[in-house]
Amino acid sequence: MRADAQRNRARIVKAASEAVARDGAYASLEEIARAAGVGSATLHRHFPSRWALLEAVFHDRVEALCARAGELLAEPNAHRALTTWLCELAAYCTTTRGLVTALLRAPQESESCSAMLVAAGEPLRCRAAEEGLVRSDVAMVDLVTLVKAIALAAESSSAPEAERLVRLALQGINPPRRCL
Amino acid sequence: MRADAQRNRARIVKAASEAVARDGAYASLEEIARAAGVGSATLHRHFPSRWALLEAVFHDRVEALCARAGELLAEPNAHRALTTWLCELAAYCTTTRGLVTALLRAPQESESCSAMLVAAGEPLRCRAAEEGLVRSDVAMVDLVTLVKAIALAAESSSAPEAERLVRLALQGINPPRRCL
DNA sequence: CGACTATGTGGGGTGGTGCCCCGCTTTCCG
DNA sequence: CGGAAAGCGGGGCACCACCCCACATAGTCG
Repeated sequence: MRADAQRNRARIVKAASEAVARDGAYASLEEIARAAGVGSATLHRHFPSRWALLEAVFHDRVEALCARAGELLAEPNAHRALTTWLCELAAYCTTTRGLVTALLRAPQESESCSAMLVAAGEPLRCRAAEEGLVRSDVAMVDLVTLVKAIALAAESSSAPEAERLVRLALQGINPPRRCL
Repeated sequence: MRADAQRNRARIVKAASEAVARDGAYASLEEIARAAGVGSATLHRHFPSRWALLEAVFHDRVEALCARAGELLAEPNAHRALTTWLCELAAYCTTTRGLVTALLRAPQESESCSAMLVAAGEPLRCRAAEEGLVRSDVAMVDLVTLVKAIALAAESSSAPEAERLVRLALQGINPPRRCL
């Protein structure tokens, strides 16, 4: 890849990052190209679809979330580690404009971002399941889907509201049993 | 309201219903107006926003779902009645193109459709909570939001997948306790 | 029954979008 | 240092939502 192409790509991602943070996942691509100082054709050549661009924009942040999952493996309580990570994921999704939309739509084009999250969370789920703290028939992809869904629905609400709903979904609606 | 205005309104809703079923919630308004045999200005006068139109399109189906909630009050098992209704709601949302999108976006403009569902489900939740079958700190609006969220996330998947996720969220991820 | 008025209509215009073709510039490598 | 290939962006296309305004029609009152 030529040097100027790399430079342009970086400028596009930077401009897109700012535009998406301000206007959401459906920010104008033309405006992004203008802000980056490139022609719209260049943007379309680097990123064939809007989702390809969003994936590039959020790649670093998703990697950070994956790293966080690794950290949480040190947490002694496996159940708490899993729920904490899922709640943090939800909080991140609701506070970062456009992230959820990108995560939910991107899989159709390329699974990388969603797949990264599922792969990163799997050790947490696995450990909790082995210790009998989580039903073994629950797949990590289910949990990530659940969190993404809640984050999307709560995008207009507050972040705490999203966390509350995630905890509700993880605990279920049945009243807690006395005998533990 | 003049007779021809009523007739035009009905034709627009009918055309919109077919277009949305075919193309989803973001079907072209121009095309809908063309199919209805009216000018685009007429469509925009009757429905100031896309969501107003979608609400008119789905009004009858939402009413049918509300009526179904009334029927389920006759089910002896209160917990089962509630979960059944929520699953049916999810199934309906995933099979009816554009419904979820309309439900999730419309509240910002007018709460009628979402509010109707919450109001219709409340007796079911209330009865289950009184019998101690459902945590009392769970609000009906939470459950409807949860189902809408899952339906949206599973729109690209199958309807059974949506139902599975709804049941998962309602039961929680903890393994079932032996002592019941 | 006929005319008058308000209500409803739709063609056409505007500004904006995503996407693409094609002649031109820049970079890199031999 | 020269040429081929890779990259660039202006301009064009089709489409969109939305709005303005001259015109037609429905409902009402004399």
